[in-house]
Amino acid sequence: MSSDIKSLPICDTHEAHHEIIDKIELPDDEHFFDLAEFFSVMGDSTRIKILYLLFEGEMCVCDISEKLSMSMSAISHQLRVLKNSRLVKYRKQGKSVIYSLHDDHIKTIINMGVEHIEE
Amino acid sequence: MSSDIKSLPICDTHEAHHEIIDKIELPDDEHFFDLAEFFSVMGDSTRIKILYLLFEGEMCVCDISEKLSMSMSAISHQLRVLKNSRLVKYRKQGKSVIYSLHDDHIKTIINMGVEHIEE
DNA sequence: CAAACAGTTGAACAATCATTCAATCATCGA
DNA sequence: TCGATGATTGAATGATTGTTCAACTGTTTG
Repeated sequence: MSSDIKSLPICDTHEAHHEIIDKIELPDDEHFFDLAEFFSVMGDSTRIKILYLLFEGEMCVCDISEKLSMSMSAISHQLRVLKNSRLVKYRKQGKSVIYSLHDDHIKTIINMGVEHIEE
Repeated sequence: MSSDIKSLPICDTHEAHHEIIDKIELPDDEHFFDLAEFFSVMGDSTRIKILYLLFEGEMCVCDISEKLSMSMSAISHQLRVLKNSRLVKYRKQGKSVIYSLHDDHIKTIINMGVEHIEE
């Protein structure tokens, strides 16, 4: 009887290591998915630039667009991503939509990234 | 004479806002690129899982592969990304390559991400 | 030396994503 | 109400990316 179930390459040896990894309990996949999604949102130059700008205070789409030399459409698309991840919030004022940082500890997270790349 | 130079939509008004955004000085593009790249590396479920495993201690590729039920090739590819961003380091021991966290403050950064998604 | 094993690498493919473009919505002033 | 302006949206496109597959390297053991 041939073993046609060839799923994954499994180490034959490593009995000692098994004693270690079998004890480890990982969170469920949803946890990792959410976490990866959060970091992905910050994994884009344009979005990081927008957050940097909002460090200085609230700003409308038009201002961000002009400061970054990018189309309002592109900025709006990215602001939606940032909004969905609760990194920015907004308020409406006449024709303008004014965005600001949702939370102040976002600056802290980014600064930790800066520390890492500069070390 | 028609203006065929249509580069970007610029706000005609917003004179007041100009006084604000013109004062802001952003770092150069390379800074944002590096920063976004760093967060991108952590923006993947598999890579986050690997880092979680390495929280518990050093581990060889085979162990990670088995614990995450993924091929050694896939893990190896991701370890290379993590290695290039100095998130993990490795040492060779016989046939095995044993990986560990490059730095301990990586755990801190991930925990800040956890805080954000759980709030 | 040869076979087995741990790991790496490059090409290929599917999936995801950022920007552009055009159309649309909402608000204000004339 | 009509035109202008700030902003959003959806489709399309080009680029990037994660995994698979196959071939390969290096090390150990028989």
